[in-house]
Amino acid sequence: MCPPRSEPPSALAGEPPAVPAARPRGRPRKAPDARDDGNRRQLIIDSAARLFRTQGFDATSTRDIAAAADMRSGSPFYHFESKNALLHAVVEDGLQRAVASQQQALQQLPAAAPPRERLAALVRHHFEVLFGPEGDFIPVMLYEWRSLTPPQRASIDRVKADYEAQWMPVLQALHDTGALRAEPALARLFIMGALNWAVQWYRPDGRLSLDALTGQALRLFVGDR
Amino acid sequence: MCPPRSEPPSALAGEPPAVPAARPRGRPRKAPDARDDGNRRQLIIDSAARLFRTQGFDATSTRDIAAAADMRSGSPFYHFESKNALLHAVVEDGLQRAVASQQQALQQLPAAAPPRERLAALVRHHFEVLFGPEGDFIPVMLYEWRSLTPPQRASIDRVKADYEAQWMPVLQALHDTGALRAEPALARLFIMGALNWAVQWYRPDGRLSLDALTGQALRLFVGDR
DNA sequence: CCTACCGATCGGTAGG
DNA sequence: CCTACCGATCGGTAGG
Repeated sequence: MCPPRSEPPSALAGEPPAVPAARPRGRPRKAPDARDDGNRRQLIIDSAARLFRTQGFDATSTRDIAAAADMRSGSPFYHFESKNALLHAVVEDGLQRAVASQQQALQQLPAAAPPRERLAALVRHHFEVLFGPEGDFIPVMLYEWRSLTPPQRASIDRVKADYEAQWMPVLQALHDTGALRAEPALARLFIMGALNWAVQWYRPDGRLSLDALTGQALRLFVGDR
Repeated sequence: MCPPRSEPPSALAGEPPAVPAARPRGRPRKAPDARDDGNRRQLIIDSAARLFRTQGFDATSTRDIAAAADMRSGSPFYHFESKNALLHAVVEDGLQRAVASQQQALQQLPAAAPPRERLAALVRHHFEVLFGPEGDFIPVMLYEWRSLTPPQRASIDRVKADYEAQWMPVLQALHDTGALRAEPALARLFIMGALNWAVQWYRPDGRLSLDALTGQALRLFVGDR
């Protein structure tokens, strides 16, 4: 069942499929020849992300996804060449949004913000992505990595590297001051592991707020000041 | 696609199936009526653990498991009533062994061993389980939790609680001395998350030894002394 | 994007 | 524990 296939490198990027002129059939749309294909595609991605997260990739049928997107069973294949390509789109799409919002979170800090405050912003942002409404892609990435082909993994790794690279100068600075007591590269792996693990136990509607969670994580890793 | 089914609580424990007198057929065994059923059962569990880890539960067919255990397709069902019951056995079996070996690791410490040394032993032991030859069950537990029924989860949670409970007095002591700077219960979740995450990136045959890995983790969480 | 369909594979079982 | 098999479901496609 779905052994990872090798694909030519050219199949890497999630290029939008060439879109033939859509002739509306069945129930008419508001605008008869509106190009809402982008919306339909995004709807499939969002539906799939939710289902992949809650049920797993293998346990989600393309029929489930079609139904969640209010389509018939064969229709997702009009937008994606395979179930696997859809998984890739879910992860890469979400990751690209996260890179952008993380950059924004850092830029909103004062230019003179100390490294500890920068790390707080990164941790807080990471939790927001994990537990926000568009955060399904992270558990999907973590849990369904196996189901991605090697070229798909490479493509995602490139975006992930951008995300992680923004952590390194902050961790390096904290290591220089002595607040961070492990080697920065290793510390990043441990810290992001600890944060990602929170999807297993943290419930956003519980007693512990995201702010309190961020504060505890920060104290554990780099102390109070 | 294996939707979680609810089961009567009596189906909880992985009781060994009632074993009818096995009449050997085909190639004769060394001892014609040897009761090696326990070995066969364990062989299935070990084969399944490896396959579940490398391919995932849904992506592993019962035929794959049978082949890995050198049996025909229907034979695993002689030992386990369902593929799901086998998953449960894989996880509970591994976890019970881990609880026992962890207790042993603690007992081998000098009675006067300071809490930092106790934590080092726990972390080191945890890594050994994660990366040892019988450690497949932990990734399986983490990644395939979804595929367990609620009663199966409850059964495993009881064993997992034993494992985790052994960490708490050590973390509490380190918190009392100020070495651990987050609340112990939360610190345990963060720390075990960081350690478990290592299955994603650590390679036992790489440059970093398990000892060095343990040392870096300890420094990150509780400092040098 | 829908309809209708195909070949493959799967978990599980009866009967020995 | 093997043989032979069943019903269900799946990813994907042709043709419109």
